Amino acid sequence: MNSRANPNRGRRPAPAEKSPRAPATERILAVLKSIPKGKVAAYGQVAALAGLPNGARQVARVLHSLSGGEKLPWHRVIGASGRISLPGADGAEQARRLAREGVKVDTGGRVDWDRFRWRPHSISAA
DNA sequence: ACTGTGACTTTCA
DNA sequence: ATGAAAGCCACAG
Repeated sequence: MNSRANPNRGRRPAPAEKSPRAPATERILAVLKSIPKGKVAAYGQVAALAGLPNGARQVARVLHSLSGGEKLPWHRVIGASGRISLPGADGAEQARRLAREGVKVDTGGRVDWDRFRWRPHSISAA
């Protein structure tokens, strides 16, 4: 019963619904939500936990796209240098939110990793 | 399919 | 310390 021209040849059954977000993006968001309050994580760290060992930029891009979804603790993500990477007024707001959670942000947006770095069990940090 | 984007990260000077 | 350049990867148009 198989006709010679099989339309579904090799093609995976496309998802019934269009993806609201790409899979990698979903993982990034999942990790983002997993960041405990009062802690901060680097883009590269979040990316690594999301399955993208070098996807720091993807995290940044996703976050930028989400800009407005205040449901997510986007303000808990900072640069690897322990510095807030978000320029402009949004960066000031990020520092404000962190301070409200107990994270001391130095003038210029520096954060003490040793005190506020998020350490998930999956990654034994030094 | 190709190109551009991006709140990064690391390294070299 | 400061700055520039390259490397990086996934998504959107």
